[in-house]
Amino acid sequence: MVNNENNQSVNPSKNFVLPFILLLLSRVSLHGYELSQKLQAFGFKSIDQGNLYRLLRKLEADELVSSEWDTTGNGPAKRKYSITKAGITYLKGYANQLETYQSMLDQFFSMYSSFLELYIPSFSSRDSIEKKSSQKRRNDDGKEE
Amino acid sequence: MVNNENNQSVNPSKNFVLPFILLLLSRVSLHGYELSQKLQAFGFKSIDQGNLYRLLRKLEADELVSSEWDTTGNGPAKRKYSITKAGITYLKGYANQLETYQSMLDQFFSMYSSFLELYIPSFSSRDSIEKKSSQKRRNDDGKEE
DNA sequence: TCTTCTATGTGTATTTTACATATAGGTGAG
DNA sequence: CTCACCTATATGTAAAATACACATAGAAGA
Repeated sequence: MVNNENNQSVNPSKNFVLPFILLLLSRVSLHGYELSQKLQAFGFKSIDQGNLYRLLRKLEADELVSSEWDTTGNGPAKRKYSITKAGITYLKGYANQLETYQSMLDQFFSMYSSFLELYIPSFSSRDSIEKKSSQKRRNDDGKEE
Repeated sequence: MVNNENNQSVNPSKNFVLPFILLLLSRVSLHGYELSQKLQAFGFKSIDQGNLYRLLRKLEADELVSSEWDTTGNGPAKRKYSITKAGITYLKGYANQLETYQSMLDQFFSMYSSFLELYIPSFSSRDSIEKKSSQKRRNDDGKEE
Protein backbone atom coordinates (compact mmCIF):
# COMPACT_ATOMS: atom_id res chain seq x y z
CA MET A 1 0.00 0.00 0.00
CA VAL A 2 2.76 2.39 0.89
CA ASN A 3 4.89 2.50 -2.19
CA ASN A 4 8.63 2.68 -2.04
CA GLU A 5 10.67 5.72 -2.96
CA ASN A 6 10.63 5.13 -6.70
CA ASN A 7 7.13 3.83 -6.87
CA GLN A 8 5.05 6.51 -5.20
CA SER A 9 1.88 6.58 -7.19
CA VAL A 10 1.32 9.61 -9.37
CA ASN A 11 -2.35 8.86 -9.44
CA PRO A 12 -3.80 11.06 -6.73
CA SER A 13 -6.70 8.74 -6.22
CA LYS A 14 -4.57 6.28 -4.32
CA ASN A 15 -4.37 6.74 -0.59
CA PHE A 16 -5.29 10.39 -0.69
CA VAL A 17 -5.78 10.43 3.03
CA LEU A 18 -2.29 9.16 3.74
CA PRO A 19 -0.36 12.43 3.37
CA PHE A 20 -2.93 14.11 5.59
CA ILE A 21 -2.38 11.53 8.30
CA LEU A 22 1.38 11.95 8.11
CA LEU A 23 1.07 15.72 8.16
CA LEU A 24 -1.16 15.67 11.25
CA LEU A 25 1.24 13.31 13.01
CA SER A 26 4.20 15.51 12.08
CA ARG A 27 2.81 18.15 14.44
CA VAL A 28 1.70 16.08 17.38
CA SER A 29 1.15 12.45 18.33
CA LEU A 30 -2.45 11.37 18.03
CA HIS A 31 -4.48 8.25 18.44
CA GLY A 32 -6.77 6.84 15.78
CA TYR A 33 -9.97 8.30 17.08
CA GLU A 34 -8.48 11.80 17.27
CA LEU A 35 -7.06 11.40 13.77
CA SER A 36 -10.46 10.43 12.50
CA GLN A 37 -11.93 13.64 13.89
CA LYS A 38 -9.12 15.85 12.59
CA LEU A 39 -9.46 14.30 9.14
CA GLN A 40 -13.16 15.07 9.18
CA ALA A 41 -12.31 18.66 10.02
CA PHE A 42 -10.01 18.63 7.00
CA GLY A 43 -12.95 17.75 4.78
CA PHE A 44 -12.91 13.95 4.74
CA LYS A 45 -16.57 13.39 5.37
CA SER A 46 -16.65 9.64 5.32
CA ILE A 47 -13.54 8.14 6.79
CA ASP A 48 -14.20 4.48 7.45
CA GLN A 49 -13.07 3.90 11.03
CA GLY A 50 -12.22 0.26 10.48
CA ASN A 51 -10.07 0.99 7.47
CA LEU A 52 -8.39 3.89 9.23
CA TYR A 53 -7.26 1.66 12.10
CA ARG A 54 -6.13 -0.95 9.59
CA LEU A 55 -4.20 1.67 7.63
CA LEU A 56 -2.48 2.87 10.79
CA ARG A 57 -1.33 -0.67 11.59
CA LYS A 58 -0.07 -0.98 8.02
CA LEU A 59 1.81 2.30 8.33
CA GLU A 60 3.34 1.02 11.53
CA ALA A 61 4.38 -2.22 9.84
CA ASP A 62 6.00 -0.10 7.11
CA GLU A 63 7.66 1.96 9.85
CA LEU A 64 6.25 5.29 8.75
CA VAL A 65 4.68 5.68 12.18
CA SER A 66 5.21 4.12 15.57
CA SER A 67 2.71 3.55 18.33
CA GLU A 68 2.46 2.94 22.04
CA TRP A 69 -0.48 2.36 24.33
CA ASP A 70 -1.65 5.36 26.26
CA THR A 71 -3.44 4.32 29.42
CA THR A 72 -3.45 7.75 31.04
CA GLY A 73 -6.72 9.64 31.05
CA ASN A 74 -10.08 7.98 31.24
CA GLY A 75 -11.95 5.86 28.76
CA PRO A 76 -10.47 2.87 26.97
CA ALA A 77 -6.77 2.62 26.29
CA LYS A 78 -5.59 4.58 23.27
CA ARG A 79 -2.91 3.66 20.80
CA LYS A 80 -0.88 6.82 20.40
CA TYR A 81 0.77 7.20 17.00
CA SER A 82 3.92 9.20 16.24
CA ILE A 83 5.60 9.83 12.91
CA THR A 84 9.01 8.31 12.23
CA LYS A 85 11.94 9.68 10.27
CA ALA A 86 10.93 7.51 7.32
CA GLY A 87 7.41 8.87 7.69
CA ILE A 88 8.72 12.41 7.34
CA THR A 89 10.57 11.44 4.17
CA TYR A 90 7.38 9.97 2.78
CA LEU A 91 5.40 13.03 3.77
CA LYS A 92 7.68 15.14 1.60
CA GLY A 93 7.26 12.75 -1.31
CA TYR A 94 3.51 12.78 -0.98
CA ALA A 95 3.48 16.56 -0.76
CA ASN A 96 5.14 16.68 -4.17
CA GLN A 97 2.46 14.42 -5.57
CA LEU A 98 -0.27 16.59 -4.10
CA GLU A 99 1.23 19.60 -5.87
CA THR A 100 0.74 17.84 -9.17
CA TYR A 101 -2.76 17.06 -8.12
CA GLN A 102 -3.39 20.69 -7.22
CA SER A 103 -2.21 21.82 -10.63
CA MET A 104 -4.56 19.34 -12.27
CA LEU A 105 -7.43 20.86 -10.34
CA ASP A 106 -6.33 24.33 -11.39
CA GLN A 107 -6.42 23.21 -15.00
CA PHE A 108 -9.80 21.62 -14.44
CA PHE A 109 -11.37 24.78 -13.06
CA SER A 110 -9.75 26.95 -15.70
CA MET A 111 -11.44 24.85 -18.38
CA TYR A 112 -14.60 24.51 -16.31
CA SER A 113 -15.03 28.30 -16.27
CA SER A 114 -15.19 28.27 -20.05
CA PHE A 115 -17.69 25.46 -19.88
CA LEU A 116 -19.97 27.45 -17.60
CA GLU A 117 -19.74 30.48 -19.86
CA LEU A 118 -20.91 28.32 -22.74
CA TYR A 119 -23.76 26.63 -20.92
CA ILE A 120 -24.80 29.54 -18.73
CA PRO A 121 -24.10 32.66 -20.79
CA SER A 122 -25.12 34.96 -17.93
CA PHE A 123 -22.49 33.40 -15.75
CA SER A 124 -19.77 35.81 -14.69
CA SER A 125 -16.48 34.05 -14.14
CA ARG A 126 -15.88 35.28 -10.62
CA ASP A 127 -18.97 33.64 -9.15
CA SER A 128 -18.96 30.34 -7.34
CA ILE A 129 -16.18 28.54 -9.15
CA GLU A 130 -13.07 29.90 -7.62
CA LYS A 131 -14.31 31.51 -4.45
CA LYS A 132 -14.03 28.41 -2.30
CA SER A 133 -10.27 28.43 -2.63
CA SER A 134 -9.03 29.56 0.72
CA GLN A 135 -5.60 30.56 -0.44
CA LYS A 136 -3.76 32.31 -3.18
CA ARG A 137 -0.52 31.40 -4.76
CA ARG A 138 2.50 33.51 -5.46
CA ASN A 139 5.18 33.35 -8.08
CA ASP A 140 8.75 32.69 -7.16
CA ASP A 141 9.46 36.40 -6.94
CA GLY A 142 6.60 36.87 -4.52
CA LYS A 143 4.60 39.07 -6.83
CA GLU A 144 1.12 38.26 -7.92
CA GLU A 145 1.16 39.77 -11.40
CA MET B 1 -19.44 3.25 -10.18
CA VAL B 2 -21.19 6.44 -11.13
CA ASN B 3 -23.08 7.43 -8.04
CA ASN B 4 -26.50 8.98 -8.15
CA GLU B 5 -27.27 12.57 -7.24
CA ASN B 6 -27.44 12.04 -3.50
CA ASN B 7 -24.65 9.55 -3.39
CA GLN B 8 -21.82 11.29 -5.17
CA SER B 9 -18.78 10.36 -3.20
CA VAL B 10 -17.20 13.12 -1.17
CA ASN B 11 -14.01 11.16 -1.10
CA PRO B 12 -11.97 12.64 -3.92
CA SER B 13 -9.98 9.49 -4.33
CA LYS B 14 -12.85 7.75 -6.07
CA ASN B 15 -12.98 8.05 -9.81
CA PHE B 16 -10.88 11.16 -9.92
CA VAL B 17 -10.51 10.92 -13.65
CA LEU B 18 -14.24 10.91 -14.29
CA PRO B 19 -14.93 14.66 -14.03
CA PHE B 20 -11.97 15.29 -16.32
CA ILE B 21 -13.42 12.97 -18.94
CA LEU B 22 -16.81 14.68 -18.74
CA LEU B 23 -15.21 18.11 -18.92
CA LEU B 24 -13.19 17.20 -22.02
CA LEU B 25 -16.28 15.77 -23.69
CA SER B 26 -18.29 18.89 -22.83
CA ARG B 27 -16.12 20.83 -25.29
CA VAL B 28 -15.84 18.41 -28.16
CA SER B 29 -16.59 14.80 -28.97
CA LEU B 30 -13.58 12.55 -28.67
CA HIS B 31 -12.75 8.91 -28.99
CA GLY B 32 -11.02 6.88 -26.31
CA TYR B 33 -7.53 7.12 -27.70
CA GLU B 34 -7.74 10.91 -27.96
CA LEU B 35 -9.17 11.09 -24.45
CA SER B 36 -6.27 9.05 -23.17
CA GLN B 37 -3.82 11.53 -24.66
CA LYS B 38 -5.68 14.60 -23.40
CA LEU B 39 -5.83 13.11 -19.92
CA GLN B 40 -2.11 12.55 -19.99
CA ALA B 41 -1.67 16.20 -20.93
CA PHE B 42 -3.81 17.03 -17.90
CA GLY B 43 -1.31 15.26 -15.66
CA PHE B 44 -2.65 11.73 -15.50
CA LYS B 45 0.58 9.92 -16.10
CA SER B 46 -0.65 6.37 -15.92
CA ILE B 47 -4.10 6.00 -17.36
CA ASP B 48 -4.75 2.34 -17.92
CA GLN B 49 -6.04 2.09 -21.48
CA GLY B 50 -8.10 -1.03 -20.82
CA ASN B 51 -9.81 0.47 -17.82
CA LEU B 52 -10.41 3.73 -19.66
CA TYR B 53 -12.31 1.95 -22.45
CA ARG B 54 -14.21 -0.03 -19.85
CA LEU B 55 -15.10 3.12 -17.95
CA LEU B 56 -16.34 4.77 -21.14
CA ARG B 57 -18.65 1.82 -21.81
CA LYS B 58 -19.88 2.06 -18.23
CA LEU B 59 -20.53 5.78 -18.62
CA GLU B 60 -22.47 5.03 -21.77
CA ALA B 61 -24.53 2.39 -19.95
CA ASP B 62 -25.25 5.02 -17.29
CA GLU B 63 -26.17 7.45 -20.09
CA LEU B 64 -23.68 10.12 -19.12
CA VAL B 65 -22.13 9.84 -22.56
CA SER B 66 -23.22 8.45 -25.91
CA SER B 67 -21.13 6.98 -28.67
CA GLU B 68 -21.15 6.24 -32.35
CA TRP B 69 -18.64 4.63 -34.68
CA ASP B 70 -16.55 7.01 -36.68
CA THR B 71 -15.27 5.34 -39.85
CA THR B 72 -14.10 8.53 -41.52
CA GLY B 73 -10.40 9.18 -41.62
CA ASN B 74 -7.80 6.47 -41.82
CA GLY B 75 -6.71 3.89 -39.31
CA PRO B 76 -9.09 1.63 -37.41
CA ALA B 77 -12.65 2.68 -36.67
CA LYS B 78 -13.04 4.98 -33.70
CA ARG B 79 -15.85 5.10 -31.20
CA LYS B 80 -16.66 8.78 -30.88
CA TYR B 81 -18.03 9.79 -27.48
CA SER B 82 -20.27 12.76 -26.75
CA ILE B 83 -21.57 14.03 -23.45
CA THR B 84 -25.29 13.80 -22.70
CA LYS B 85 -27.54 16.15 -20.77
CA ALA B 86 -27.28 13.85 -17.75
CA GLY B 87 -23.51 13.91 -18.20
CA ILE B 88 -23.52 17.69 -17.95
CA THR B 89 -25.54 17.51 -14.74
CA TYR B 90 -23.02 15.07 -13.32
CA LEU B 91 -20.13 17.23 -14.43
CA LYS B 92 -21.53 20.08 -12.34
CA GLY B 93 -21.91 17.79 -9.34
CA TYR B 94 -18.38 16.51 -9.69
CA ALA B 95 -17.06 20.05 -10.04
CA ASN B 96 -18.56 20.86 -6.65
CA GLN B 97 -16.79 17.88 -5.16
CA LEU B 98 -13.50 18.91 -6.72
CA GLU B 99 -13.86 22.33 -5.11
CA THR B 100 -13.98 20.64 -1.73
CA TYR B 101 -10.97 18.66 -2.73
CA GLN B 102 -9.14 21.81 -3.77
CA SER B 103 -9.84 23.41 -0.42
CA MET B 104 -8.49 20.34 1.33
CA LEU B 105 -5.28 20.69 -0.63
CA ASP B 106 -5.10 24.36 0.27
CA GLN B 107 -5.39 23.42 3.92
CA PHE B 108 -2.78 20.74 3.46
CA PHE B 109 -0.21 23.09 1.99
CA SER B 110 -0.98 25.77 4.52
CA MET B 111 -0.14 23.34 7.30
CA TYR B 112 2.70 21.84 5.30
CA SER B 113 4.42 25.23 5.11
CA SER B 114 4.54 25.33 8.89
CA PHE B 115 5.91 21.81 8.87
CA LEU B 116 8.75 22.80 6.55
CA GLU B 117 9.57 25.81 8.67
CA LEU B 118 9.91 23.52 11.65
CA TYR B 119 12.01 20.88 9.95
CA ILE B 120 13.97 23.16 7.63
CA PRO B 121 14.35 26.43 9.55
CA SER B 122 16.11 28.12 6.62
CA PHE B 123 13.11 27.46 4.43
CA SER B 124 11.47 30.60 3.06
CA SER B 125 7.82 30.13 2.36
CA ARG B 126 7.84 31.11 -1.31
CA ASP B 127 10.27 28.41 -2.38
CA SER B 128 9.20 25.17 -3.95
CA ILE B 129 5.93 24.61 -2.18
CA GLU B 130 3.60 26.82 -4.06
CA LYS B 131 5.49 27.49 -7.24
CA LYS B 132 4.23 24.49 -9.16
CA SER B 133 0.72 25.88 -9.16
CA SER B 134 0.11 26.96 -12.70
CA GLN B 135 -2.64 29.38 -11.90
CA LYS B 136 -3.74 31.94 -9.43
CA ARG B 137 -7.09 32.47 -7.89
CA ARG B 138 -8.98 35.69 -7.54
CA ASN B 139 -11.33 36.96 -4.91
CA ASP B 140 -14.93 37.65 -5.69
CA ASP B 141 -14.12 41.26 -6.52
CA GLY B 142 -11.48 40.19 -9.00
CA LYS B 143 -8.57 41.66 -7.10
CA GLU B 144 -5.66 39.62 -5.95
CA GLU B 145 -4.87 41.50 -2.73
C1' DT C 1 7.76 -9.12 -43.95
C1' DC C 2 8.40 -6.84 -39.88
C1' DT C 3 7.85 -3.13 -36.89
C1' DT C 4 5.40 0.71 -35.17
C1' DC C 5 1.50 3.55 -34.30
C1' DT C 6 -3.37 4.00 -33.88
C1' DA C 7 -7.52 2.12 -31.85
C1' DT C 8 -10.54 -0.84 -29.00
C1' DG C 9 -11.18 -4.16 -26.26
C1' DT C 10 -11.16 -8.79 -22.53
C1' DG C 11 -9.34 -11.53 -18.56
C1' DT C 12 -8.06 -11.58 -14.11
C1' DA C 13 -5.31 -10.72 -9.83
C1' DT C 14 -4.50 -7.32 -6.55
C1' DT C 15 -5.62 -3.42 -3.97
C1' DT C 16 -8.79 -0.29 -1.97
C1' DT C 17 -13.07 0.94 -0.13
C1' DA C 18 -17.65 0.09 1.94
C1' DC C 19 -20.48 -1.93 5.15
C1' DA C 20 -21.41 -4.82 9.03
C1' DT C 21 -20.24 -6.31 13.35
C1' DA C 22 -17.56 -7.21 17.86
C1' DT C 23 -15.40 -5.82 22.12
C1' DA C 24 -14.73 -2.94 25.99
C1' DG C 25 -14.19 1.13 29.31
C1' DG C 26 -16.65 5.16 31.00
C1' DT C 27 -20.62 8.59 31.78
C1' DG C 28 -25.13 10.10 32.75
C1' DA C 29 -30.31 9.48 32.78
C1' DG C 30 -34.01 7.39 34.67
C1' DC D 1 -28.64 -0.88 38.14
C1' DT D 2 -29.54 -1.10 33.56
C1' DC D 3 -29.80 1.18 29.38
C1' DA D 4 -28.27 4.37 26.08
C1' DC D 5 -24.49 6.77 24.37
C1' DC D 6 -19.73 8.16 23.62
C1' DT D 7 -14.97 6.90 23.26
C1' DA D 8 -11.66 3.64 21.33
C1' DT D 9 -9.85 -0.25 18.66
C1' DA D 10 -10.44 -3.90 15.77
C1' DT D 11 -11.89 -7.98 12.37
C1' DG D 12 -14.63 -10.16 8.51
C1' DT D 13 -15.96 -9.84 4.10
C1' DA D 14 -18.36 -8.02 -0.13
C1' DA D 15 -17.98 -4.70 -3.64
C1' DA D 16 -15.55 -1.57 -6.36
C1' DA D 17 -11.45 0.20 -8.49
C1' DT D 18 -6.92 -0.37 -10.27
C1' DA D 19 -2.91 -2.77 -12.27
C1' DC D 20 -1.02 -5.77 -15.40
C1' DA D 21 -1.14 -8.90 -19.20
C1' DC D 22 -2.75 -9.93 -23.49
C1' DA D 23 -5.76 -10.05 -27.96
C1' DT D 24 -7.36 -8.05 -32.24
C1' DA D 25 -7.06 -5.19 -36.23
C1' DG D 26 -6.22 -1.28 -39.76
C1' DA D 27 -2.61 1.47 -41.81
C1' DA D 28 2.12 3.29 -42.76
C1' DG D 29 6.85 2.78 -43.76
C1' DA D 30 11.47 0.45 -43.79
